[in-house]
Amino acid sequence: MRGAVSRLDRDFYARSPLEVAPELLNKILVAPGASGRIVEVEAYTGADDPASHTFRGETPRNRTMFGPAGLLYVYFTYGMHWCANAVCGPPGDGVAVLIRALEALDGLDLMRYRRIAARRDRDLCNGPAKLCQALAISGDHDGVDLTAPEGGLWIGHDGVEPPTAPAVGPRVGISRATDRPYRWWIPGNEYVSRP
DNA sequence: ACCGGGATGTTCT
DNA sequence: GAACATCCCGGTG
Repeated sequence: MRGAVSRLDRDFYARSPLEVAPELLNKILVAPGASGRIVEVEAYTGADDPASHTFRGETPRNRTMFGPAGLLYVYFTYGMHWCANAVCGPPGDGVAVLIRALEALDGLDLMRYRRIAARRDRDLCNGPAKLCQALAISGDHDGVDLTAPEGGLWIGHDGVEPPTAPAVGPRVGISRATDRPYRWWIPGNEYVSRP
């Protein structure tokens, strides 16, 4: 058992994603029946970021990213995968942090059932689409308020601080702005999507 | 371990 | 038509 986990408030998210992203490391993503510790994230900075979904302005798909900080932006990609982001900054900026990997904490049996392709437990949540499958996050959750007191999907902290010296590097799986060091992960962690 | 290709459908040019 | 913030499987070494 662990100590109490308290929910992050809107002020936490309402900053630049470049600040929020490394601070999300070691926080806990909680869903009904399953949770995991965040070990890898990426920032997407909006109008100045050609890799950001919001680079060319608002569309029906990216509408949530222009909403208040603390919303969950969930998008569908490659015809079969969902990925989840925490919206950051002031409304209208269109900035967010992609959650790329978790260390599974609770609900391991449920995650194994949902992630039948995972041969080892370390494969349950070591990718942005894998963790959504493990936690049953889909388009139904786009726009969910992570800070809502009664919400079933939220991010909390249990007293474990973010690493003082997180690993930093270029983002994964993009073809533009590939040089920006907007990916952060926990050094040496075995649950990251790529070492 | 590493690499290559297929899956699968929405979004935007 | 092409691209896509991905994943899985089967090949080879």
